Formats: sequence, structure tokens, C-alpha cells
Amino acid sequence: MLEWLKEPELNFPDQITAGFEHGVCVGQIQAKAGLTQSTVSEYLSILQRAGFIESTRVGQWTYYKRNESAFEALSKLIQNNL
Amino acid sequence: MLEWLKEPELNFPDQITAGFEHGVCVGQIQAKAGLTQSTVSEYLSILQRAGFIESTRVGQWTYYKRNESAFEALSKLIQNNL
DNA sequence: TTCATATATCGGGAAAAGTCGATATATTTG
DNA sequence: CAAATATATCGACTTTTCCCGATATATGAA
Repeated sequence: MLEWLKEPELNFPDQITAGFEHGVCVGQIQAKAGLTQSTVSEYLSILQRAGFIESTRVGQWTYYKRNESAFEALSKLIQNNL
Repeated sequence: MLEWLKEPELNFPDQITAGFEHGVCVGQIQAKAGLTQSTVSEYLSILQRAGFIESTRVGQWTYYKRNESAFEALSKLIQNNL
């Protein structure tokens, strides 16, 4: 999912109308993942708590997008502390 | 354990006689970890299969030491592919 | 306000990872 | 070769993670 969210336009072509400013909505990710709605929702909330993605609620949809700084920080953490 | 192995002399002062050229032996790591011998042995073999440490058998002892390039590679992998 | 849609949360069963004791293997010493 | 020591492997049990269906919550439309 994290890799998918690197290129939303490419990986979620069905989400045309909404645009991608806020990321991709749960339903799109679920369809691509082939897991149930509840599982995907939980995954995303875990990733969010971990800081790797951010969510924006727009109407009935929740959009998720990557927080690039977290990946940069993880890379540096491994480089410096592990 | 991986962090401990960054500074063997500091973290395993009891292993004086053997030197640290080949790393630290299982018994030392086990003592510090507070886990059973079998658990520590399995851990180390997993870390070895994953490429993070290398082993050298010297007599009845097996010494493990870090493979720094693996950490560098992991950091870069996260930076470039995640 | 009622219905439809999107997402979140909850409880539980299945799968995987963690950990142990017992035992096997390898090496050194007598 | 027999005993002692260090490590590895095996089988079982416990804990955690994964994933689901059911249900709850939030929003928009009729």
C-alpha cells in the first residue's frame, strides 16, 4: 500500500473525479488490495498511528497519503542508530 | 543484539581472552539477553539468514559479528524503494 | 428524517512468531 | 574413546499478528 501511494494517479486510475490532492480513499485501496474493508481500514489506521500516512476526511470519504518525512526519518534512523 | 554488536568490547567485557576479531560468541550474547540458549541460537541464525550478521566457527565456539553493508543496504532500500 | 454509501470499530478464529526444555551435534580434553 | 563444553535443532506451548464478519458511526441525498 505504501508503494502504491507513491504514485496515486498510476495505481488508482479509477479515482479520477475526486483528484489526488488529499491522497487516495479507502475504497480504492481496498479494491486493489483484495482484502476486506475492515482489514484495510485497520491497516491504514495503523500506518497512520505509525506516522507513515496522513488522513483527510472529505465528506463521507477518508483520503490517505504518504508522509514522506517519516520514510526519510526511518532511513536515517537505521543508518544512524541500528 | 544488533545494537550490542556495534560495540562488542563495551557490551561484552567478559569476552576478553578470545578477542573480538570474529565477533561475539553465542554464550556471551545469551547471558546478556536473559533468554535461553536455544532461543538466542535461533535468533542469531535468523539474523544470519537475513544477512545482518556473519558467523565464524572457531573450535567449539561460534562467533557472530555485524555485516554493516546489510544495514547500509536496508537504509538505502527504504530511501529508494519505499 | 430515512436511506444509501463510506469508513471505523469490535470480537473472534486462524496463522505466525516468540520462547522454552529436551535432545542432537561438534569440538576439545583427558 | 569418554566426558565436558558450546552450539544447533526439534517439538510443544504461549503470545502476538492477521484477517474476517458483524455492527457502529458519519455524511450526503431524497
